[in-house]
Amino acid sequence: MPDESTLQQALRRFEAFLKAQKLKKTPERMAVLEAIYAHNGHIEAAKLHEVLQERHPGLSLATVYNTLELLSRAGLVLAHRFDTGKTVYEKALGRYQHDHMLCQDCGRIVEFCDPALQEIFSHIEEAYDFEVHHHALLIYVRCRKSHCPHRPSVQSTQAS
Amino acid sequence: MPDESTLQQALRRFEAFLKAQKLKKTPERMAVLEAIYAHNGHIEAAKLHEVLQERHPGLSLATVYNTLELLSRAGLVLAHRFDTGKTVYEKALGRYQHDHMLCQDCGRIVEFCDPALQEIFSHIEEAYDFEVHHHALLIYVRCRKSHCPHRPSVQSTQAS
DNA sequence: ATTTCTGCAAACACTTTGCAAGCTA
DNA sequence: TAGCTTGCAAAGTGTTTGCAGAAAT
Repeated sequence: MPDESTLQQALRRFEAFLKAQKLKKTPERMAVLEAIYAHNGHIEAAKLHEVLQERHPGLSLATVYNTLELLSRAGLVLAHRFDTGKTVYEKALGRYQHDHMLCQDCGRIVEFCDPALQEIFSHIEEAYDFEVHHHALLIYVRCRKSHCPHRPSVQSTQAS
Repeated sequence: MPDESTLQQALRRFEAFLKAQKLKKTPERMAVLEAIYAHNGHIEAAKLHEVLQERHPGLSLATVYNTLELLSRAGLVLAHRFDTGKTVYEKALGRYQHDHMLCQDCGRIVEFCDPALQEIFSHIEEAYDFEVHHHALLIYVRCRKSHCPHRPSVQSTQAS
């Protein structure tokens, strides 16, 4: 599944969502969706806003937030609020289901996936008669043992 | 293990931590520690500050935050930042290891424990050669199937 | 034509910070 | 005594909100 079609799929879904909610399809909203889907990994609202200025100068930060909220409700974007106070977003389609490890030594965020989690969810659904909607698992780790791929020092707010 | 000794243990550990870090043992810091350990469940900084006014009038919010940071570093307090923007804290000692389910329908936060998580951590430590320090697992659920103990409607910021 | 959106800027809520006075070691 | 801490209040941060003009249906 190439990245191209993932965006198409997201666009279609978003349009359907807007129509179903009697909301309007605006260039700004579509631009935000495209911008997130063009970005791999996490991105925060301010950065997204900055990136959007290139092709859509004037698009406001308020609209970015507004749209992220809609996209989140539409299930097209995931929001994470690690420990920084900032919320980061990422596309929800075209990504394998994953969670995050936060390296306490170098600040690096590493994704991982463990199928055992699904079993935990199944277990919970039965034990509590709840319906598991989504989740967020953060594992705080230390890489000092050896080879954290992004050693201490630098670690800027990653360029593009 | 009665609750009483848990506080004692925490106090000892905190004193040791302060000494080790060449920090000072102050009445304010001890008061904050006691206040958290006297509270069961989550509590936010403002509420903790409010509670502390009873026995320690004048103790400032800044000191509460300052101390929570120290306690967190000392491993005596856990901080969670669910989705509300507010950070909530809870004592780390004298509690079984647990995670949280957040009911999307009624806002209730339910604790649970699943030993399978430990296996995931072991797996990760081996696979990545990381040292797992701590974690936070949030599962967003819906209770509409039936008996969420705290139905919709009310749901105030729980009294004491 | 109606209703929703947008951009702007002010408002917000929580947390952090700077500084002088006070307390710990 | 020397240096960390405290309380206060002001400053920050990221996010939300109110409103008038602009755009979508």
